[in-house]
Amino acid sequence: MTVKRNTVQRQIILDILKKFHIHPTVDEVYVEIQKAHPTISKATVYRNLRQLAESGEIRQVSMSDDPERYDRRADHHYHFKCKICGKILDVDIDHIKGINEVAQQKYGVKIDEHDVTFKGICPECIKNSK
Amino acid sequence: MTVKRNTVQRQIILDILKKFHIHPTVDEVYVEIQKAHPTISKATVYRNLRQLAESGEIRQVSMSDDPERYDRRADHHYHFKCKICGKILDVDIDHIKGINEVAQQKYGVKIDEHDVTFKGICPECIKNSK
DNA sequence: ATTTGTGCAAATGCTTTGCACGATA
DNA sequence: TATCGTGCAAAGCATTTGCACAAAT
Repeated sequence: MTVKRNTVQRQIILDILKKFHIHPTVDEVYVEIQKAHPTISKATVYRNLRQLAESGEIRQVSMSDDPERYDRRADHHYHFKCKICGKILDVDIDHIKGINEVAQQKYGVKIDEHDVTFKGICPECIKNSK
Repeated sequence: MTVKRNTVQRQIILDILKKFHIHPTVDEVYVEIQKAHPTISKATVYRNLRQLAESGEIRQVSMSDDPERYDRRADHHYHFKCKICGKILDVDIDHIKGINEVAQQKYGVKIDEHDVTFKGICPECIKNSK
């Protein structure tokens, strides 16, 4: 992947992802794309989503025991995962300051970033359980 | 899995895991077990590690794009993942206080816990790159 | 004209599962 | 003796890859 070419497929995939309000799996993006563009293959969806994430246009959000998911937002933010339905929500709260430096000093590692993942139950699942 | 039975295999698997200073994958545990107990199958290692994690005796630590790993520690703590070698280290710093409540209030979710994952370069990889 | 990206199908890697048998309570 | 756990091999999923062709520079 020396030079990036602008293919119609990449633009379509990016457009579809931008329409998602949730953080879809590759398959969810693929299914949505199929509706309007049935010739685009799943391998192409995989390849382009990964490449868009590598170039920083979007983000990959992977949670344990889950297929990879993508986030149309490019900025760094925290996430919440519902233990019941598996849904992932954005958590926009202030980033914790100074914590990278604390860990860096204590362990002699070089830290570039930290992620925070909250786990619990989402509003809908709370409602459904009542 | 109505009642848990104490099998020799489960005890052996737990003993081996306790000897690891890193956070091994299932396969790493399996390979180590093979040396002394070549009849224990990988499926049994999978089943028992999962069950031990469910019962709270150990912890599963999964990182994106990585096979599942297990942690002999049962207490909740943060982790660091090296971007180069993939190794996972424990990060024992004070847990961030109040952050669960902030997110809970803002999003109407019920939060049980949060995980923090640092990403960067470990001491050995820093050394090797020089 | 080159060279990269695509579509397809096959391959890969990790994890789970069905089943008959052995082990545990 | 009634179940549960094990070992084995096969199945299941998510993801990647090889290849010939199409598309982009």
